Amino acid sequence: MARQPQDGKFELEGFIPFRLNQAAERVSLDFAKLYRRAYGMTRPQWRTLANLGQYGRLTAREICDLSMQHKTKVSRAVADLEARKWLKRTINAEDRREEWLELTAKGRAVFSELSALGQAQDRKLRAALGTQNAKALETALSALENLENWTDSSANRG
Amino acid sequence: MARQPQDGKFELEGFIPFRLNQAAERVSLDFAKLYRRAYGMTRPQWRTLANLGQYGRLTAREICDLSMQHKTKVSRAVADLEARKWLKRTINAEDRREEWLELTAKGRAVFSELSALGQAQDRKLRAALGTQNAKALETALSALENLENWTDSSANRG
DNA sequence: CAAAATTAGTTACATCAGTAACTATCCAGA
DNA sequence: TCTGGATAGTTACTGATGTAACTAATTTTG
Repeated sequence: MARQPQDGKFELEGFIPFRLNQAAERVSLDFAKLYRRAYGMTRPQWRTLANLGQYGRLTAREICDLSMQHKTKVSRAVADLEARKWLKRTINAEDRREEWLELTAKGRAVFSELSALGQAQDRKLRAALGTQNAKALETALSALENLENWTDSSANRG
Repeated sequence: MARQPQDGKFELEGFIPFRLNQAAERVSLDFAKLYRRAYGMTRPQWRTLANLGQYGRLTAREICDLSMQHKTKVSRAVADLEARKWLKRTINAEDRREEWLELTAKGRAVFSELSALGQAQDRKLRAALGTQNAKALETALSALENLENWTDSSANRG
């Protein structure tokens, strides 16, 4: 490393979008290894499990909205989790297009274990950052979350 | 949305790793659409192009290190960019395992256009965040970039 | 200087992803 | 009530990805 850019016109390292991605990748890779190694889960599977664990009964569409995942990802994740018997589906009698998704006892147990590990990671990260920086980051993330239409792009809800 | 968690034990939205990822995904999706629509480029292709545009002549391994991408990604990206005649390879006579990669005039032109768009996006994001939040975010990102061994995971350099 | 280990880069294979097309259900309006 | 359009969810197809195995060149070591 320690390379110098050719000229001052463009510096990848100065771009917030670039740096944000590098940081996120670095941080999330770590937890991904955890649930992959421990349970052979993919990211969509973890995120689906996490949302159900956190919010209780949801439809697939609600999980899409909450987790900003494409509906095919959620569809496949749900099928996988069902095959593991970590969730059960119930067709909604009042609208038979949709089905309620709920974790089983086994699913809740897995969620419980993984979320404890997630909390540990979060604490470790905060400790490594220090209180000041953690607070600054949270402030910035809040600002990012509240951005609306800062460009003309759209959401991911299929 | 506007859903309430089931209990106070676990709140995905409070986790820095989770929020960091959401924010990064949201921000990068936007620029990804740009180079995808304009040139049909993938993310590894853009990042390879950007590094060559920024640093000049590099080997594939150096691009891996700089961009934290897996070597197969870089290998394929280089092959694609070469097929478009956006870069040329030259075997290093002093170590014939490696090859120097350099953008062609056409490649530099594409880089120039895309980096201008990237800069515009960066400015738009900063404007949307406001000076205060942008500064806070940069501080936090610096802190994240300087974290070493905050867990036992390793890098991505194949 | 020859054998073993290392390194740069590519590729086969299996998995994962998104687009678009599909089924089934519901709803709105004539 | 029937027809057109919208919505929930699944799947076929195609492209992208990582692991591991591979080739080829270099360095290390005895």
